[in-house]
Amino acid sequence: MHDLRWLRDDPGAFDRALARRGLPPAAASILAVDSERRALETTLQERQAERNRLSREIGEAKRTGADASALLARVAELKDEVKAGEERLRELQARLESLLASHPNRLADDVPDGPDASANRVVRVVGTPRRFAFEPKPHEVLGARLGMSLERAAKLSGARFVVLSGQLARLERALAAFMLDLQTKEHGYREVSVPLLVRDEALFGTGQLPKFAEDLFRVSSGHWLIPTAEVPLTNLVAGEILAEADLPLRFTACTPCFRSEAGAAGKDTKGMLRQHQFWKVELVSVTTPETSAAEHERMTKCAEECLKRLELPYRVVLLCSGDTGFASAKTYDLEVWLPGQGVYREISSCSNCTDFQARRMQARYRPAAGGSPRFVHTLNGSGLAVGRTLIAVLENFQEEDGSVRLPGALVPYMDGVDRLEPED
RNA sequence: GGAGGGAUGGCCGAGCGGUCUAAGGCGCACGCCUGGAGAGCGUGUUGGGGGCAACUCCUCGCGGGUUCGAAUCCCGCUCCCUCCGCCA
Repeated sequence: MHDLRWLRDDPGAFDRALARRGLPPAAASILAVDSERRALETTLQERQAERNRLSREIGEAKRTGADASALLARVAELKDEVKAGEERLRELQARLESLLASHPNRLADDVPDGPDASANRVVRVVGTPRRFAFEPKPHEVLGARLGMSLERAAKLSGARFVVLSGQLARLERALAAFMLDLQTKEHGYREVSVPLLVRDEALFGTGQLPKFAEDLFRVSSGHWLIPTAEVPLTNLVAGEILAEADLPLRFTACTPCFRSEAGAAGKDTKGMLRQHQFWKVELVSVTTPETSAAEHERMTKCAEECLKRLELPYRVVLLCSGDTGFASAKTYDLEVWLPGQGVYREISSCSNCTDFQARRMQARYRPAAGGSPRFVHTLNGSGLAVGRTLIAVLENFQEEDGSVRLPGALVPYMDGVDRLEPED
C-alpha cells in the first residue's frame, strides 16, 4: 500500500521506484482515478452540505409547526443525486485502493539494482568452512541413517514432506528451544503463541494477498495456513494506535510454516531443503519510522547470533532490487554454508517493510511529541528456519563414519547428548 | 452447531429518529498554583478526506437499506460475552 500524497507530490519518483523492480509506470493511471475521485468528492460534498442544511431546516419547521412541503420537495431532488454520487465515490475509492495495494514497496536507496539473485551483494562472510579430510555427504544421505525418512513422509503426505524420528526429532525440538531462548532471554523479544490459521485480512495486511494466493494452502473453512509467523505476529498490531513509548515492540514465535510453492517444482527435490511444511522461529519488530533502519541491522544481528553460537559458517547478502520481496524495502538474507551441497543457502531473511504493511493493516502510533498518529514501520526476520538449520548442523558437523558431533550450544538442549550416531 | 445479549473516541461509559458540533469519567498535553512534587483549578484532546481559502464532508464494529434527516429503525456480515450441544 502506498502513500497517495507522496504519489501525487512526485509521480516520477513512484514510477522510478517501479522501474527498479522491473515494472511499467503506473502513476499516471492511478492519478487519473485519484483526480476523478477528488472532483467527484468536491461536488458531492456540496450536495451533502445542502441536504444537511435543508434537513435541519425541516426539523426546525416541524418543531415550530411551519409548512415544510417546499423544503421537502427541494431535498427530494437532491436525494437521488447524492445517492448516486456516494455510490460512484465508493467505486472510485475501492479502485484506487486496489491500485495502491497492487504495487510493491519502494526500495531503500542503498538497495543495489539488478534483475535477479546474481546481482545480490555479499555484505560480510562470517566463519570459515571446515576443511574435510573426506568427501562431505549431503544431509539426505546422512539423515537416512539418523532418523530421517522422506519415503515414509511421501506415504503420508506426498512429495516435499519429511518424517524425523528419534534423535533427529529431538534435535529439531532442541534447535527451536535454543533459538527461542536466545531471542527471548538475550535479545528482548517477547515469545508469542499464535494461530496457524488466519483470515484473508491478515494475509492482506502483510502483503501475501491478493497477489500471492497460489503460494498458500487454504482449508475448507476459508482460513489460510500461515506461510510464516510474520503474518500473525505483524498483524498483532493491525488496526491499533500504539503509544510511542511502547515502541519498539519485538515479538518472536516458533511455528510450522506452510507453503504450496507451486512455482518451485523441480527445484531442490532431494532431501528436506524445500518443504511444504517446516518449523521456523520468526522475529517481528514494530518501530517508529526514524528507528526502523537501525532496528533492521539489530534484527539481522539477532538472527546471525544463532549461527555464530551454532558455529555455522555463513554470509550476509543484501538482496538486489529484482530479488527483494513485494512488501520489503530492504532485505538481508543469511546464507549458511552447506558442505554437502558445496553452496551457501538461505536460512534467514530479514526485511524492513517500512510503512508498507502498516498502511495495509492500519497500524499506527501516537507520537510522544504530539500530533496526528503516524504509521509504524514493521520488520520481520527468521531467527532461524529450523529445518534448514538442522540440515546445516548435519552437513557441517558430520564425521566420516556418518555420525554427527553437535555444537556445544545445543548440548544442554539435548540432555547432554553431544553426538548423533547412525542407527543402522 | 443452537438460543440469547452486546460492539460508541487512547481507555471506561451515557445516548434508543433532528438540539450528537457524542454527556460524564479516566488517561494524556499545556497553563495556573507550589521551594519542588502531588492534590486542586483552568484549557485542550476521535480519526480520515475534500477545498487556494472561507469552509465542508465522512467517521459510533463492517456493508447495505428505510427516512427530508440514522449512533439511534430494518437486513446481511464479522467479532465478543452468556447458556446449551459437541469436543482435546
